[in-house]
Amino acid sequence: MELRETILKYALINAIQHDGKANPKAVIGKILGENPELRPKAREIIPLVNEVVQEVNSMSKEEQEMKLREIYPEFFEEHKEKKEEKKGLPPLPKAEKGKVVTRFAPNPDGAFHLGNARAAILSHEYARLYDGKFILRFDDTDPKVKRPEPIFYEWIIEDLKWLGFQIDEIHHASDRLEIYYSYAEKLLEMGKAYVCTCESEYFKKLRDEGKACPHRDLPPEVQLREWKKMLNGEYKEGEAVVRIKTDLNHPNPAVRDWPALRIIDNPNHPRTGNRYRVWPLYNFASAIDDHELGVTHIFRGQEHAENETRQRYIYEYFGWEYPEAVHHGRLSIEGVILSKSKTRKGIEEGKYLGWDDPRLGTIRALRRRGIQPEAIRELILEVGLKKSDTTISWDNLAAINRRIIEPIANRYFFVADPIPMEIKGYDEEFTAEIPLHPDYPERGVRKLKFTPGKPIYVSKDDLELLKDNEYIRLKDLFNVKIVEVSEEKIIAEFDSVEYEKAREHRWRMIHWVPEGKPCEVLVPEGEELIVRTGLLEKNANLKVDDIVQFERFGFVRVDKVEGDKVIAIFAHK
RNA sequence: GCCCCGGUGGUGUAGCCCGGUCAAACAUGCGGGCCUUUCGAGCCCGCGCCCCGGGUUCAAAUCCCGGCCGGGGCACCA
Repeated sequence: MELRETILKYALINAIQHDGKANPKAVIGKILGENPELRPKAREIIPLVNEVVQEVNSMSKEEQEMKLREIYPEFFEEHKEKKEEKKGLPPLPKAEKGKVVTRFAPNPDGAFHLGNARAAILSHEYARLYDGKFILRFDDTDPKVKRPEPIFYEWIIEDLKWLGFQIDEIHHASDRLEIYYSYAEKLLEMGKAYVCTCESEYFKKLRDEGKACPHRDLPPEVQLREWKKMLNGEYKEGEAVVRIKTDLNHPNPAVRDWPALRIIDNPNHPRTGNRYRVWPLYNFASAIDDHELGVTHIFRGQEHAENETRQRYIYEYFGWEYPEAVHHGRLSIEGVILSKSKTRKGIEEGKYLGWDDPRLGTIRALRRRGIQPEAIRELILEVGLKKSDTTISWDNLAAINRRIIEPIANRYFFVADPIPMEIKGYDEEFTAEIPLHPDYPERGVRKLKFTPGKPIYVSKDDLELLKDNEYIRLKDLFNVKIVEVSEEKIIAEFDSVEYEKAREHRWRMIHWVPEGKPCEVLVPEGEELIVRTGLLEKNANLKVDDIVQFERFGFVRVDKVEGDKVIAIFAHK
């Protein structure tokens, strides 16, 4: 094809795609993009393109199309095949099938929440993707400031299993103190670590000036002797610490000679009691464990990025290879508190009902609301491993969850804040038969019976639809005309049975209940937990854990059944 | 203050490494329509984004520099 004709082809395509006007820049881009061999000649091509584009733009759309059909009819044929791809995680660097080992290392000092779920789900997902191994390791080495509690060990395992995890190994850092001790000793012997007995303020001052503390360069024999004194109790809490030698001039003072082990006098650790008084800090324990357990890939929050720099010193000293680390941004969900300390405080103050309070973002809270594990997993995978922080919206989670529960959730009428409605002019009994699920008639029907002379109940939420002389359809029953409205009572008059009539007139449709059983729905709204009380259709046979849709109200999960009374938690519209 | 990371529609993500097919995709949201005994689901149409300023280049969301904004670290916490 002649150069000029090639240009003409792209110009015509571009013009046709953009309402008859081609853009010379876009045309050049296309030409050079699809024909790399022309790139060196870019300078010569440009004036020619401008010329051709001008020519094309002066043609009518019909002329353009005709011309393109003449020189390049293929354009009108293809057109369908779109690109599919996406979905699913990107490949992991340095990952080999069957050899990937990942870990999730929480501190069991609080309940597992959506924010933690990012690292956990990514770790697990990649382990499965590469037929590798997923390790759960409890980083419970702080018996003091972030004290682990027995219940959280159980809950974390329970929550992970609920999310569908296959946990291949479980370890507890608190079982491994001897291991940390032995590596600490090795480093001391190697002259790569030292026992520092400086006042912490004094040490910081030296560190910020890039100066060594007096203990740094003492010989290994002295260091080991000091180390024994740490172990046997001659040093008390706060008096001595083991530091890893790094670079005193490291640009980031936070990296300089970081602390690896410290003393806790009366740890009273939930697992080991007072058996140990020297405890590793996070960076030390984590560095040793990741190597010892054969971890190949680490997923963790950005707040740990600097820790990689610190930990690499140990890997270098021992000649180990550092795992591939992926640092993702922080994950939050709009309007929901995830912080463990704030949650704990709220619980202590009695503001929250517990770690599974529906207002919270813990996995247990989400589960109570009827959020499905698969929805959480999908959401996390969609967010992926970006480094930027993400604030996901409830709408997003709700949309995914709705798609999952919509087919399983049977329908019922729940009338919040019921108002009696007297209906005149219909003197027979009328039983409405309503499918449990409109798309699955085979599931059967619910039967709601209207009895003349007895009121039915409608929701105060629908009050604005109920105006004098307006018509309304009681869903699956009949059409009525509103005669009188107050907050206490509504009087209506029977109009007609036919659904078609309501549809023709575009009358609004509301749900109702002839007689009901008590029902409460807990609706979390930000920091508030609103209790909606009302009536649920009498024969609704709901069990705890059922996820149903209260028509025109929203999806809920049944949390409790007390005799006749049903207590549900609102998930989303 | 010092040291790391980030910045694409209202929200989340793809594209950035390796400049052109990006006149920017997908989901959610919002607006409208169709369908439907739900304000639900489904289908269709529409709205809406490359943080700012320079530079390199024929060509920048993409590379470089500067700024602004946001997050994180600077614990004997994890």
